[in-house]
Amino acid sequence: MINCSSSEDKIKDAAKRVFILKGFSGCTSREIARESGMNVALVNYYFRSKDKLFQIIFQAVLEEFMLSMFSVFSSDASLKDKIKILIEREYEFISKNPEIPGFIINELSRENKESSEVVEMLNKISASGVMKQAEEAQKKGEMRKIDIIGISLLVTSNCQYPFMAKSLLQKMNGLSDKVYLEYLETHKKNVTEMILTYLFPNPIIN
Amino acid sequence: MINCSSSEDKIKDAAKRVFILKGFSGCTSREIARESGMNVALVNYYFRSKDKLFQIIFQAVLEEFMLSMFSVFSSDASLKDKIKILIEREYEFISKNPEIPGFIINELSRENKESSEVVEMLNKISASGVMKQAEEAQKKGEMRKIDIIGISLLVTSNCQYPFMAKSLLQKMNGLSDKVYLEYLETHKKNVTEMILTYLFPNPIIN
DNA sequence: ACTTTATTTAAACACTTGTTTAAAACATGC
DNA sequence: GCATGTTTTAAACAAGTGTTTAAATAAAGT
Repeated sequence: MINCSSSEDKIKDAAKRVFILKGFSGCTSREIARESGMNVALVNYYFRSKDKLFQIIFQAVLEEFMLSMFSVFSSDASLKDKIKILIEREYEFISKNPEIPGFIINELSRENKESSEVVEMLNKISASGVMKQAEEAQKKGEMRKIDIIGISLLVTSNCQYPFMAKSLLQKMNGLSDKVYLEYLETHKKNVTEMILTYLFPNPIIN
Repeated sequence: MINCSSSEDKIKDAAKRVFILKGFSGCTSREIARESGMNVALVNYYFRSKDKLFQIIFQAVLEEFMLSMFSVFSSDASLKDKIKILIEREYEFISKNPEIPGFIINELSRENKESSEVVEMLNKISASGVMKQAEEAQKKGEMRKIDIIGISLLVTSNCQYPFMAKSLLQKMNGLSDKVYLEYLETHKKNVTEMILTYLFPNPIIN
């Protein structure tokens, strides 16, 4: 497998891998250089500092993460379908990138980092009209009274946590990687049914 | 406020605070020394190394965390009540120690750390008889078919994640600390109802 | 060809890291 | 008093940190 991308991209790719896996303070510039096949000076030649490089990676990962999560809101599906798809998307994305949620949450709380991506996301969500859609569904008595924050909190909690706590749960129950990930697939079915029947009870409870 | 505990305890207390807040690789021995009012050499005088000190802290925090979570299992309450109390306990503990779940999960996956506490916990849980209690409840058609791992995964996901993702959620929605924590209290009610009506549906679905 | 610019390298820089040393201060028992 | 063992300190150590330097190489422009 030949890597024929530019030196800058090689460093960026390696940095993404290493930062996500070990966090900013858990790795060194030299480790990133080694991982990318370059040397230390090149890292700073292209990115000026470990810190600047990290900011670039972090913003990119954050955007990828948020977009994957919430792009479903701007479709024209029904609210119930949107939530069903959202759970599906979440599980799919995190299955491929299991360390990203923890990475973002950790680094975001490391110091009070200003991140334009995060605030922009809220705007995109409210611009998608999903909040009005929720209000209408509630007025019609189709959905339980709960705001969009609560809904996404329910979804992300039940989708992200099982992957984040993999190490803990695995050790507690003595499960192999394979078995644990299989288990999470059946857990997904439980989560989906639980959330949907809670949000859209029949008959409505409110 | 006078701190009249021994030097060893002062260091241990400071180490606990600093490690939980910043993680093993996010802090230095000198920071722990400063935080405890001692100097660097004393840290190693009492604990031989940063690593040994960390192991001591980590095991203690882990035990505190697991015990608080699962001691409820060995009571003689009904299964439904146990789960209700478990959620209550979780929220209470994490409200007081919001960084502990993330700390444990992060450090446990930093490298494949062997931790006797974690495996011992499983034994305690199965010794409590809660698993048989669950089986019986399922046979009687009182509870949905789901194993104890799935149940605790549901509970911990919905209790721990909202605190772990505080930084992210706060920034996304522009909420102050006070408002966010208030929000989590109403979220707790949702979570409790959601989990209980899912696990104990009426009529039973299985 | 030559000049200029961009890329890459090895080496060094100043500083921080975990850890150790050796001496000082303190306590306790006689 | 002195001797003994414990606790505390400042200073040092080697190794590792992020970063810079200055020279070497490659690329591009004319």
